[in-house]
Amino acid sequence: MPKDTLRYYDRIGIVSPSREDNRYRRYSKDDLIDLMNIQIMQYADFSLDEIRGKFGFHRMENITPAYCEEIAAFLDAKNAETRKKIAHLEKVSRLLNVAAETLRDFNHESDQRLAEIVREIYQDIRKTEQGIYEEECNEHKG
Amino acid sequence: MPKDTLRYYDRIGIVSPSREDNRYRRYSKDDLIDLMNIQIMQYADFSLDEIRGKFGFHRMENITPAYCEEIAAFLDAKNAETRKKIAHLEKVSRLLNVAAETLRDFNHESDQRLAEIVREIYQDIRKTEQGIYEEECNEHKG
DNA sequence: CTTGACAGTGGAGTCAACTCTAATGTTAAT
DNA sequence: ATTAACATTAGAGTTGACTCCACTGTCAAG
Repeated sequence: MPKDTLRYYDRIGIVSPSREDNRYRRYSKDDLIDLMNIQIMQYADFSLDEIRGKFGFHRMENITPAYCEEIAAFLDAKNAETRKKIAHLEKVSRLLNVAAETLRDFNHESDQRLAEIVREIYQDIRKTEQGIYEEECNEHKG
Repeated sequence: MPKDTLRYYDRIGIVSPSREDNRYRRYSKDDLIDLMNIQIMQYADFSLDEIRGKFGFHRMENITPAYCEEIAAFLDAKNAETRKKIAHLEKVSRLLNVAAETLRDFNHESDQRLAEIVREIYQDIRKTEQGIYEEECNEHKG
Protein backbone atom coordinates (compact mmCIF):
# COMPACT_ATOMS: atom_id res chain seq x y z
CA MET A 1 0.00 0.00 0.00
CA PRO A 2 1.51 3.36 -1.05
CA LYS A 3 2.74 5.58 1.76
CA ASP A 4 0.73 8.51 0.46
CA THR A 5 -2.40 6.44 0.79
CA LEU A 6 -1.62 5.67 4.42
CA ARG A 7 -1.02 9.36 5.12
CA TYR A 8 -4.27 10.15 3.37
CA TYR A 9 -6.18 7.65 5.50
CA ASP A 10 -4.62 9.16 8.59
CA ARG A 11 -5.60 12.66 7.49
CA ILE A 12 -9.24 11.79 6.88
CA GLY A 13 -9.36 9.81 10.11
CA ILE A 14 -9.85 6.32 8.76
CA VAL A 15 -6.74 4.71 10.17
CA SER A 16 -4.78 6.88 12.57
CA PRO A 17 -1.78 5.00 13.90
CA SER A 18 0.01 6.01 17.07
CA ARG A 19 3.19 8.05 16.79
CA GLU A 20 6.70 7.49 18.01
CA ASP A 21 8.64 10.25 19.79
CA ASN A 22 9.88 11.55 16.44
CA ARG A 23 6.29 11.77 15.13
CA TYR A 24 6.82 8.78 12.82
CA ARG A 25 3.68 6.68 12.35
CA ARG A 26 3.70 3.29 14.06
CA TYR A 27 1.05 0.85 12.82
CA SER A 28 -0.18 -1.59 15.43
CA LYS A 29 -1.50 -5.04 14.63
CA ASP A 30 -5.05 -3.72 14.94
CA ASP A 31 -4.23 -0.92 12.50
CA LEU A 32 -3.02 -3.50 10.00
CA ILE A 33 -6.21 -5.50 10.44
CA ASP A 34 -8.21 -2.34 9.81
CA LEU A 35 -6.21 -1.71 6.65
CA MET A 36 -6.86 -5.21 5.39
CA ASN A 37 -10.56 -4.83 6.11
CA ILE A 38 -10.53 -1.59 4.17
CA GLN A 39 -9.03 -3.36 1.18
CA ILE A 40 -11.77 -5.95 1.29
CA MET A 41 -14.47 -3.32 1.64
CA GLN A 42 -13.08 -1.33 -1.25
CA TYR A 43 -13.08 -4.45 -3.34
CA ALA A 44 -16.75 -4.72 -2.41
CA ASP A 45 -17.31 -1.16 -3.66
CA PHE A 46 -17.78 0.58 -0.35
CA SER A 47 -16.68 4.19 -0.32
CA LEU A 48 -14.32 5.40 2.38
CA ASP A 49 -17.21 7.39 3.82
CA GLU A 50 -19.32 4.26 4.12
CA ILE A 51 -16.43 2.42 5.67
CA ARG A 52 -15.89 5.12 8.26
CA GLY A 53 -19.58 5.63 8.88
CA LYS A 54 -20.93 2.11 9.14
CA PHE A 55 -18.00 0.13 10.42
CA GLY A 56 -16.26 2.86 12.39
CA PHE A 57 -13.92 0.27 13.83
CA HIS A 58 -15.59 -0.74 17.00
CA ARG A 59 -13.03 -3.04 18.49
CA MET A 60 -14.92 -5.94 20.04
CA GLU A 61 -16.61 -3.88 22.73
CA ASN A 62 -19.93 -2.47 21.69
CA ILE A 63 -20.94 -5.37 19.45
CA THR A 64 -24.58 -5.89 20.31
CA PRO A 65 -27.00 -8.07 18.31
CA ALA A 66 -28.79 -4.88 17.24
CA TYR A 67 -25.57 -3.52 15.80
CA CYS A 68 -24.95 -6.82 14.01
CA GLU A 69 -28.40 -6.71 12.48
CA GLU A 70 -27.90 -3.12 11.37
CA ILE A 71 -24.69 -4.04 9.58
CA ALA A 72 -26.26 -7.15 8.09
CA ALA A 73 -29.13 -5.06 6.68
CA PHE A 74 -26.57 -2.65 5.25
CA LEU A 75 -24.76 -5.53 3.58
CA ASP A 76 -28.06 -6.80 2.18
CA ALA A 77 -28.74 -3.40 0.64
CA LYS A 78 -25.28 -3.35 -0.89
CA ASN A 79 -25.87 -6.82 -2.23
CA ALA A 80 -29.11 -5.79 -3.91
CA GLU A 81 -27.21 -2.94 -5.53
CA THR A 82 -24.52 -5.36 -6.63
CA ARG A 83 -27.06 -7.71 -8.21
CA LYS A 84 -28.44 -4.75 -10.14
CA LYS A 85 -24.98 -3.87 -11.42
CA ILE A 86 -24.48 -7.47 -12.50
CA ALA A 87 -27.77 -7.43 -14.39
CA HIS A 88 -26.68 -4.20 -16.06
CA LEU A 89 -23.32 -5.67 -17.08
CA GLU A 90 -24.96 -8.85 -18.37
CA LYS A 91 -27.05 -6.70 -20.65
CA VAL A 92 -23.94 -4.83 -21.78
CA SER A 93 -22.19 -8.09 -22.48
CA ARG A 94 -25.10 -9.30 -24.60
CA LEU A 95 -25.10 -5.99 -26.45
CA LEU A 96 -21.39 -6.14 -27.22
CA ASN A 97 -21.68 -9.72 -28.34
CA VAL A 98 -24.51 -9.13 -30.75
CA ALA A 99 -23.02 -5.85 -31.97
CA ALA A 100 -19.71 -7.53 -32.84
CA GLU A 101 -21.56 -10.38 -34.50
CA THR A 102 -23.64 -7.99 -36.55
CA LEU A 103 -20.57 -6.04 -37.62
CA ARG A 104 -18.78 -9.20 -38.77
CA ASP A 105 -21.67 -10.78 -40.62
CA PHE A 106 -24.55 -8.48 -41.26
CA ASN A 107 -27.85 -10.32 -41.52
CA HIS A 108 -31.41 -9.66 -40.62
CA GLU A 109 -31.54 -11.94 -37.61
CA SER A 110 -28.63 -10.47 -35.62
CA ASP A 111 -29.70 -7.00 -36.66
CA GLN A 112 -33.11 -7.70 -35.15
CA ARG A 113 -31.58 -8.99 -31.95
CA LEU A 114 -29.35 -5.95 -31.73
CA ALA A 115 -32.31 -3.63 -32.15
CA GLU A 116 -34.17 -5.51 -29.44
CA ILE A 117 -31.33 -5.13 -26.93
CA VAL A 118 -30.90 -1.47 -27.77
CA ARG A 119 -34.60 -0.90 -27.17
CA GLU A 120 -34.34 -2.64 -23.81
CA ILE A 121 -31.40 -0.46 -22.86
CA TYR A 122 -33.20 2.75 -23.76
CA GLN A 123 -35.91 1.72 -21.36
CA ASP A 124 -33.32 1.17 -18.64
CA ILE A 125 -31.79 4.55 -19.34
CA ARG A 126 -35.14 6.28 -19.13
CA LYS A 127 -35.85 4.49 -15.86
CA THR A 128 -32.55 5.71 -14.45
CA GLU A 129 -33.27 9.28 -15.50
CA GLN A 130 -36.65 9.13 -13.84
CA GLY A 131 -34.89 7.88 -10.73
CA ILE A 132 -32.64 10.90 -10.83
CA TYR A 133 -35.53 13.32 -11.17
CA GLU A 134 -37.40 11.65 -8.33
CA GLU A 135 -34.32 11.98 -6.15
CA GLU A 136 -34.09 15.65 -7.01
CA CYS A 137 -37.75 16.13 -6.07
CA ASN A 138 -37.25 14.40 -2.77
CA GLU A 139 -34.26 16.56 -2.05
CA HIS A 140 -36.31 19.67 -2.67
CA LYS A 141 -39.05 18.35 -0.43
CA GLY A 142 -36.66 17.27 2.34
CA MET B 1 -30.46 15.36 -21.64
CA PRO B 2 -29.33 18.46 -19.70
CA LYS B 3 -28.45 21.51 -21.80
CA ASP B 4 -25.11 21.85 -20.07
CA THR B 5 -24.23 18.36 -21.19
CA LEU B 6 -25.02 19.23 -24.80
CA ARG B 7 -22.86 22.34 -24.56
CA TYR B 8 -20.12 20.26 -23.03
CA TYR B 9 -20.28 17.72 -25.86
CA ASP B 10 -20.11 20.57 -28.34
CA ARG B 11 -17.09 22.03 -26.59
CA ILE B 12 -15.11 18.81 -26.56
CA GLY B 13 -16.09 18.12 -30.15
CA ILE B 14 -18.26 15.05 -29.69
CA VAL B 15 -21.49 16.42 -31.11
CA SER B 16 -21.22 19.84 -32.72
CA PRO B 17 -24.57 20.93 -34.13
CA SER B 18 -24.90 23.64 -36.76
CA ARG B 19 -25.86 27.13 -35.67
CA GLU B 20 -28.70 29.43 -36.58
CA ASP B 21 -28.08 33.07 -37.46
CA ASN B 22 -28.35 34.04 -33.79
CA ARG B 23 -25.71 31.44 -32.85
CA TYR B 24 -28.29 29.17 -31.24
CA ARG B 25 -27.50 25.48 -31.65
CA ARG B 26 -29.69 23.55 -34.08
CA TYR B 27 -29.53 19.75 -33.74
CA SER B 28 -30.09 17.83 -36.96
CA LYS B 29 -31.58 14.36 -37.13
CA ASP B 30 -28.09 12.92 -37.50
CA ASP B 31 -26.97 14.82 -34.41
CA LEU B 32 -29.83 13.26 -32.46
CA ILE B 33 -28.86 9.81 -33.69
CA ASP B 34 -25.30 10.47 -32.55
CA LEU B 35 -26.58 11.52 -29.14
CA MET B 36 -28.65 8.35 -28.80
CA ASN B 37 -25.67 6.26 -29.79
CA ILE B 38 -23.63 8.04 -27.16
CA GLN B 39 -26.18 7.14 -24.52
CA ILE B 40 -25.98 3.51 -25.51
CA MET B 41 -22.21 3.55 -25.51
CA GLN B 42 -22.09 5.19 -22.11
CA TYR B 43 -24.44 2.55 -20.80
CA ALA B 44 -21.89 0.07 -22.13
CA ASP B 45 -19.16 1.84 -20.13
CA PHE B 46 -17.32 3.51 -22.97
CA SER B 47 -15.63 6.76 -22.04
CA LEU B 48 -16.25 9.85 -24.13
CA ASP B 49 -12.65 9.57 -25.32
CA GLU B 50 -13.26 6.05 -26.55
CA ILE B 51 -16.47 7.13 -28.22
CA ARG B 52 -14.77 9.98 -30.03
CA GLY B 53 -11.67 7.96 -30.87
CA LYS B 54 -13.09 4.65 -32.04
CA PHE B 55 -16.44 5.58 -33.48
CA GLY B 56 -15.65 9.13 -34.58
CA PHE B 57 -18.98 9.25 -36.35
CA HIS B 58 -18.14 8.20 -39.81
CA ARG B 59 -21.40 8.72 -41.60
CA MET B 60 -21.86 5.80 -44.00
CA GLU B 61 -18.97 6.68 -46.26
CA ASN B 62 -15.72 5.13 -45.23
CA ILE B 63 -17.22 1.93 -43.81
CA THR B 64 -14.88 -0.73 -45.12
CA PRO B 65 -14.82 -4.35 -43.95
CA ALA B 66 -11.47 -3.64 -42.33
CA TYR B 67 -12.99 -0.83 -40.29
CA CYS B 68 -15.86 -3.12 -39.27
CA GLU B 69 -13.43 -5.75 -38.11
CA GLU B 70 -11.44 -3.20 -36.14
CA ILE B 71 -14.56 -2.05 -34.31
CA ALA B 72 -15.69 -5.63 -33.75
CA ALA B 73 -12.33 -6.46 -32.18
CA PHE B 74 -12.67 -3.40 -29.99
CA LEU B 75 -16.11 -4.54 -28.86
CA ASP B 76 -14.71 -8.00 -28.12
CA ALA B 77 -12.04 -6.49 -25.91
CA LYS B 78 -14.64 -4.45 -24.08
CA ASN B 79 -16.72 -7.57 -23.64
CA ALA B 80 -13.81 -9.45 -22.10
CA GLU B 81 -13.40 -6.56 -19.67
CA THR B 82 -17.11 -6.67 -18.92
CA ARG B 83 -17.02 -10.39 -18.17
CA LYS B 84 -14.17 -9.73 -15.74
CA LYS B 85 -16.21 -7.07 -13.98
CA ILE B 86 -19.12 -9.47 -13.71
CA ALA B 87 -16.88 -12.13 -12.19
CA HIS B 88 -15.64 -9.54 -9.71
CA LEU B 89 -19.16 -8.51 -8.75
CA GLU B 90 -20.28 -12.12 -8.41
CA LYS B 91 -17.52 -12.59 -5.89
CA VAL B 92 -18.60 -9.44 -4.07
CA SER B 93 -22.17 -10.68 -3.99
CA ARG B 94 -21.10 -13.99 -2.49
CA LEU B 95 -19.01 -12.13 0.07
CA LEU B 96 -21.87 -9.88 1.12
CA ASN B 97 -24.21 -12.81 1.33
CA VAL B 98 -22.01 -14.91 3.54
CA ALA B 99 -20.96 -11.91 5.63
CA ALA B 100 -24.57 -11.00 6.39
CA GLU B 101 -25.37 -14.62 7.15
CA THR B 102 -22.41 -14.87 9.50
CA LEU B 103 -23.42 -11.68 11.27
CA ARG B 104 -26.97 -12.91 11.80
CA ASP B 105 -26.14 -16.39 12.94
CA PHE B 106 -22.55 -16.93 13.85
CA ASN B 107 -21.44 -20.51 13.35
CA HIS B 108 -18.33 -22.29 12.32
CA GLU B 109 -19.51 -23.24 8.87
CA SER B 110 -20.42 -19.80 7.55
CA ASP B 111 -17.37 -18.36 9.27
CA GLN B 112 -15.24 -20.83 7.34
CA ARG B 113 -16.91 -19.94 4.08
CA LEU B 114 -16.42 -16.25 4.78
CA ALA B 115 -12.73 -16.77 5.45
CA GLU B 116 -12.43 -18.71 2.22
CA ILE B 117 -13.95 -15.93 0.14
CA VAL B 118 -11.84 -13.29 1.85
CA ARG B 119 -8.73 -15.31 1.06
CA GLU B 120 -9.79 -15.52 -2.58
CA ILE B 121 -10.33 -11.79 -2.70
CA TYR B 122 -6.92 -11.02 -1.24
CA GLN B 123 -5.43 -13.03 -4.07
CA ASP B 124 -7.41 -10.99 -6.59
CA ILE B 125 -6.26 -7.78 -4.97
CA ARG B 126 -2.64 -8.85 -5.07
CA LYS B 127 -3.02 -9.81 -8.74
CA THR B 128 -4.43 -6.36 -9.52
CA GLU B 129 -1.56 -4.65 -7.72
CA GLN B 130 0.94 -6.69 -9.69
CA GLY B 131 -0.84 -5.61 -12.84
CA ILE B 132 -0.40 -2.00 -11.80
CA TYR B 133 3.31 -2.45 -11.14
CA GLU B 134 3.81 -4.20 -14.45
CA GLU B 135 2.07 -1.33 -16.21
CA GLU B 136 4.35 1.13 -14.46
CA CYS B 137 7.39 -0.85 -15.60
CA ASN B 138 6.21 -0.90 -19.17
CA GLU B 139 5.62 2.82 -19.06
CA HIS B 140 9.17 3.38 -17.87
CA LYS B 141 10.50 1.12 -20.60
CA GLY B 142 8.33 2.62 -23.36
C1' DC C 1 30.24 15.51 10.08
C1' DT C 2 28.43 15.00 6.06
C1' DT C 3 25.69 12.43 3.04
C1' DG C 4 21.82 9.83 1.55
C1' DA C 5 17.68 7.76 2.47
C1' DC C 6 14.16 7.79 4.74
C1' DA C 7 10.15 10.38 7.67
C1' DG C 8 7.07 14.44 8.37
C1' DT C 9 3.83 18.64 6.78
C1' DG C 10 0.30 21.67 4.21
C1' DG C 11 -1.39 22.38 0.17
C1' DA C 12 -1.98 21.77 -4.75
C1' DG C 13 -2.88 18.75 -8.78
C1' DT C 14 -5.15 14.64 -11.14
C1' DC C 15 -8.95 12.21 -13.47
C1' DA C 16 -13.87 12.20 -16.07
C1' DA C 17 -17.97 13.92 -16.95
C1' DC C 18 -20.36 16.97 -15.91
C1' DT C 19 -22.43 21.24 -13.42
C1' DC C 20 -22.63 25.79 -12.17
C1' DT C 21 -21.73 30.97 -12.31
C1' DA C 22 -21.62 35.49 -14.03
C1' DA C 23 -22.07 38.42 -17.53
C1' DT C 24 -24.24 39.23 -21.80
C1' DG C 25 -27.34 38.52 -26.01
C1' DT C 26 -32.02 37.20 -28.18
C1' DT C 27 -36.79 36.52 -28.37
C1' DA C 28 -41.80 36.35 -27.25
C1' DA C 29 -45.42 38.30 -24.61
C1' DT C 30 -47.68 41.87 -22.29
C1' DA D 1 -40.87 49.34 -23.80
C1' DT D 2 -40.28 46.38 -20.40
C1' DT D 3 -39.83 42.14 -18.67
C1' DA D 4 -39.47 37.06 -18.33
C1' DA D 5 -37.58 33.34 -20.22
C1' DC D 6 -34.82 31.63 -22.91
C1' DA D 7 -29.87 31.49 -25.44
C1' DT D 8 -24.68 32.39 -25.55
C1' DT D 9 -19.67 32.38 -23.51
C1' DA D 10 -15.34 31.63 -20.70
C1' DG D 11 -14.10 29.86 -16.89
C1' DA D 12 -14.47 27.91 -12.22
C1' DG D 13 -16.31 24.24 -9.08
C1' DT D 14 -17.77 19.32 -8.00
C1' DT D 15 -16.86 14.39 -6.79
C1' DG D 16 -13.66 10.58 -4.47
C1' DA D 17 -9.53 8.64 -3.75
C1' DC D 18 -5.64 9.38 -4.25
C1' DT D 19 -0.89 11.44 -5.85
C1' DC D 20 2.53 14.78 -6.07
C1' DC D 21 5.19 18.86 -4.61
C1' DA D 22 8.40 21.69 -1.97
C1' DC D 23 10.17 22.03 2.07
C1' DT D 24 11.75 20.48 6.58
C1' DG D 25 13.04 16.94 10.21
C1' DT D 26 15.33 12.35 11.70
C1' DC D 27 18.56 8.95 11.59
C1' DA D 28 22.20 5.37 10.34
C1' DA D 29 26.53 4.58 7.81
C1' DG D 30 31.05 5.77 6.53
